[in-house]
Amino acid sequence: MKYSQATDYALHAMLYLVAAAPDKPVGVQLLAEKLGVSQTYLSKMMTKLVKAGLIQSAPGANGGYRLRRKQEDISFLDIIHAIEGTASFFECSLNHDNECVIQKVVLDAERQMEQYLQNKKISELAEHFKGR
Amino acid sequence: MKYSQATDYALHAMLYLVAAAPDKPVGVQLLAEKLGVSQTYLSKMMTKLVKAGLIQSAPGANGGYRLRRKQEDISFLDIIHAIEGTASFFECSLNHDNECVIQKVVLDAERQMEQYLQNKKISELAEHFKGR
DNA sequence: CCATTACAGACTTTATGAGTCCATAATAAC
DNA sequence: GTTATTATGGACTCATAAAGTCTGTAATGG
Ligand code: SF4
Ligand code: SF4
Repeated sequence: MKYSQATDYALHAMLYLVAAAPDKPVGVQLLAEKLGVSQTYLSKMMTKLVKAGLIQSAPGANGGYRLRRKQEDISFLDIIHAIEGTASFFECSLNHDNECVIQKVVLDAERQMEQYLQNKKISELAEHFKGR
Repeated sequence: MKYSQATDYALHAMLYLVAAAPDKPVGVQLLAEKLGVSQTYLSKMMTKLVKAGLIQSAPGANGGYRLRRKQEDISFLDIIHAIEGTASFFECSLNHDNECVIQKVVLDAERQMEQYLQNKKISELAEHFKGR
């Protein structure tokens, strides 16, 4: 039970975009170098973030990525869902059609966590990457 | 990001033990049949539960498993930890020795979830398996 | 002694994450 | 228009862990 490394990269990339100048798009080349990961691999995650509507992409010279929404409107949960998908942590193997109480407990627990992550906006950590 | 199927089996097995008569141990053979999984595989999870101190095992004729603690002292988190281990969901790939704020956010979120699971005792679901 | 049960380790199979490679498309600069 | 620069897409390989099997050993009650 672990978040994929892709999520790690995506979170860091997003925080880097927050710290970057809002008008100048930043390309995957620079990001990959900062995070220590290959361009082509990171590119896949960036594309997922684009499809999730969190960032905006522009091809061509001086292209790259920039935030689409305001910092305070992007939560950790948004990013995690964009990469990991929105499937739940648990599904009963033997599906009795009754109310699955075990599943319900785990899902409620998950909801606790997601609520926390949804309230945590990346704007709170805007300063983090300023010096790195 | 999903709990392993082993956790699913363990949770169901524990709930079955709660519903069973407290004096008669129940063997892995019966449990495996109820859950629709092979005996040898389920056996591994049961052993983990024993090592975690949640249940007690007895070999030989009329042997099997029974709860070690009281129902209200066994939480969902106990069972999950016994199977999945206690490692956290997230670890930063680039380990700056500073305070890892990203990691801190995810870990705090995880703590929200674990708190919920710790307060959820299996005694609350004691009736669930009575008729199955 | 014997049947019955749990325990342990080696092993195979399967699924998924992690990562590479290369071809294509779109855009800006010249 | 041509070219350099960027993102996007799919097919592919590789590594790792989950899922499950097989077989043997140990302990206990009858
Ligand atoms: S949670 Fe209960 S109802 Fe759902 S599959 Fe498990 S035993 Fe059946
Ligand atoms: S969370 Fe911050 S300090 Fe920790 S590894 Fe990521 S960038 Fe570095």
